[in-house]
Amino acid sequence: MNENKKMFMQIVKQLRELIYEQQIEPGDKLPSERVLSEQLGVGRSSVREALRSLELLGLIETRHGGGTFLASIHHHQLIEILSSFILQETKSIEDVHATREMHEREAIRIICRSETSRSLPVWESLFIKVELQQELVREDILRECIIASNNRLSLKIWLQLLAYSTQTFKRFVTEQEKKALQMFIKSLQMGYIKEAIEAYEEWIEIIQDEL
Amino acid sequence: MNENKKMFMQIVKQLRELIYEQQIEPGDKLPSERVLSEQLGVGRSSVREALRSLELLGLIETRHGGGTFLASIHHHQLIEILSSFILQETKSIEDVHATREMHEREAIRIICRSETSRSLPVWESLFIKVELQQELVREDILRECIIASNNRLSLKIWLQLLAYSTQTFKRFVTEQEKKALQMFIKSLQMGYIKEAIEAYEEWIEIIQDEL
DNA sequence: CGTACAAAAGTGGTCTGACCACTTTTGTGA
DNA sequence: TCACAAAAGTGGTCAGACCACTTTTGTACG
Repeated sequence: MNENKKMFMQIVKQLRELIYEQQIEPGDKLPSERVLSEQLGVGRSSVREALRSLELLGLIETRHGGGTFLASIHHHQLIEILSSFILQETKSIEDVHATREMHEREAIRIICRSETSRSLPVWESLFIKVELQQELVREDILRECIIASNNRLSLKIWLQLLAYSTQTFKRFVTEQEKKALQMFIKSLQMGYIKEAIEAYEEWIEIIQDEL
Repeated sequence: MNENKKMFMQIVKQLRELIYEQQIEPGDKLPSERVLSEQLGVGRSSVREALRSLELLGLIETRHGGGTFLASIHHHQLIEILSSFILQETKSIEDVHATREMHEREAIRIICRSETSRSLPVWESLFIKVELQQELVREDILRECIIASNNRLSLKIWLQLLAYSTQTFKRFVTEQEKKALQMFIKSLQMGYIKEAIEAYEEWIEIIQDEL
């Protein structure tokens, strides 16, 4: 219909306006594809191309036979798509490890700086688990760190990187690891950044050696 | 023909694999829609839905009558879409900034620790540019840092995050900024991690204030 | 009157074929 | 050899047809 721009981009724009005008809230249902196609004066396939784009972005959600809905949790789905494309290219395992540890260290720093994050009850329970030398996975502890750092984007990226890392498996905590881990958690709770980072690095080195 | 997942998602995945297998580089041409549709055993409209999605993401570029091409990393249209769609999800934007700066700081640390990275000629030339107070973009300097840190995955992620951040624009270096920047580069070259990080943080704070 | 269940309507999912507009390649004639 | 028109290739859009699934509706039975 209109010139200058791509049709499906125009439709995306019009959908946005429609959502605004009709005050469609997250979780609400959008008009059906056929209705939209008639309403906007374009073919159904064009409407679908726009809708599929928004779906890939995670902005809408479709249910076969049910309808199309404005998604409740926006935006972060995108990172997964992008990062899977990125990882496809770079594939360097070293890079994945380095980047992952970067996110872990940063999370540690942020926790140390935040009174509320430091005093989360999860640290106590982790400490006790280590004390009892229960079965533990490195990822369980680090996931808690990333979550506590309160950066959902970083968490998403980290989870992606995790998927590319070597297989995880539960193991019992050794004496040596226990020492490093407790040092790590204690430093975390006290907010000693330097010590926490050092203990973290010592810990993952121990784990590395065991593999 | 398909599994429990969405068809167009499957096609996106298959396209990714195809790009990897055939070693299609950014700028290269993809097979035509009709060829893809036959090759993947699906209808052309399904292929188009997947392609349109990737186009909205900025991962591919289409020229009417010309063909479909793997895009070099640009992504400008994505920012508009997201920023207009995602209503004040401030926390997300904060996350993007925080994550981006995390990658920047980590790059600085890595450079400081590496004799070869520290002594790269690029630092000298950057220093001189600052000295002459030439037009500079924050991103130009930081990009060099990430590149020098020699983690291609981190670079890719950083570039993506960059696309989300506020618009970049060239500006002349102010007196105050010049001081912080030179301190930053000098520390980098000397390998003083603490000082480099501090100068970096001071620098971006100055820039932030100016906006 | 109410409930259960089957029919109908609504909706997304996919494919085919057609036509248009534009670009690239090919072929032909000067 | 070159210029230019024809042909082929390619993306852009639409209409219609099924299919699979969900929601609504209507009806018959208890």
